[in-house]
Amino acid sequence: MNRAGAIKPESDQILDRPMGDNDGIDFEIIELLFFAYRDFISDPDAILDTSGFGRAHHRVVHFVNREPGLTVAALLDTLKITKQSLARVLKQLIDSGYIAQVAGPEDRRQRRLFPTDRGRELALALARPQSRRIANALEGMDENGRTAVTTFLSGMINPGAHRPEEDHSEINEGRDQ
Amino acid sequence: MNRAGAIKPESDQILDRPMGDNDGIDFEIIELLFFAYRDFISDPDAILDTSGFGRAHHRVVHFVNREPGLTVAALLDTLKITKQSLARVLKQLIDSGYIAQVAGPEDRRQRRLFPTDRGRELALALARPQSRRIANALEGMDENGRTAVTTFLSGMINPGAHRPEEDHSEINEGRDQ
DNA sequence: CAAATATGTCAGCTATGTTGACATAATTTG
DNA sequence: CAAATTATGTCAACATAGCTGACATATTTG
Repeated sequence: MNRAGAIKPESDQILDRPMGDNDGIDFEIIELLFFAYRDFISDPDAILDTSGFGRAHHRVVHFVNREPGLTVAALLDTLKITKQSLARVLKQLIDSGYIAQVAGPEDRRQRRLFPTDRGRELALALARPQSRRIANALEGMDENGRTAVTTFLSGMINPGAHRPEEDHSEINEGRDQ
Repeated sequence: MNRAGAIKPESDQILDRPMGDNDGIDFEIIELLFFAYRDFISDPDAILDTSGFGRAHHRVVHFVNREPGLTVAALLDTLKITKQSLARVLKQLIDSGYIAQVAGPEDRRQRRLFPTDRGRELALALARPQSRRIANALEGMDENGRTAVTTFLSGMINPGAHRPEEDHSEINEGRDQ
């Protein structure tokens, strides 16, 4: 390779027409989702930089605050990560007093997770700018429009997905290793 | 600490009421966005696992296909990552024949990026399931509803953001290091 | 009691981002 | 033209957040 990379095309088939418009693919919404999510997540990122936490902590703090007393297994299922991956961030959050563990009242093997005051405050601080951004994007939209937005977003989610306040009944399947 | 972590609450202030409903924060859409994006990105992830590529490659292949001939600087600006971070994945994509570089016709310092046939095919293969998911989520929605969705997503994006086919004129500001 | 379950933990690996420093070629400017 | 700036590449070191595999401990269940 030359010093600054290949200069000439390697006589490969090079395409210079933009992708899109031709095929029946919705590139517009694909990209809107990419940019929307990127900016949506950047709000809390800025706050997290201050606290020394990252996105992983954000998610944990969020869901523990949304469903206090949820088990580690339920949290893993929501986040779709492994317990080893969760362990690091959870330990940090517990050690710094944002989340507390309590042995399950029925099943004492469980560690039920609760937010502390601090944890609640952090979760709210992180949610606030995101909610503001959402309110701004919904501004001037009528009820039909808002319904369309939530219908669309719900329709993007996998049917069997485990979301809070849903199917708590089924037996565990996978991802726990 | 005990072998399996703290068992009893450290007499900290523990909260057992779910967050939400109380404050004026839109937790519903916050979570819908999280789950929607998580599942939206999982479709191409499965394909990428096969090719040995990751999400970073996906983004590069996507934008190069959407705007063939874009410069490295423009790509960095779109992705909002550093050139060192881009370098790794871009090199892999070039070495394996998905993307080709051509010296800029006007400014020969530039390396304009083009997809090869292979690169075009990969980008289409990755976009197809995402587009299918979107079509599914929009199904049965009238024109007003669809407009509401794109209006909402556009409204979530930072105003000054650099998106393809937009402001090519301004001078560089930051992120290049 | 034995097996299964919920959780924790150690060790090592990968992907993708970061900063800092420096190099080269080409363009622009004084 | 020489100097400065620009576009890009590259080396090195590091951080975060995932992953797999293996094993330990406490508790519940059959």
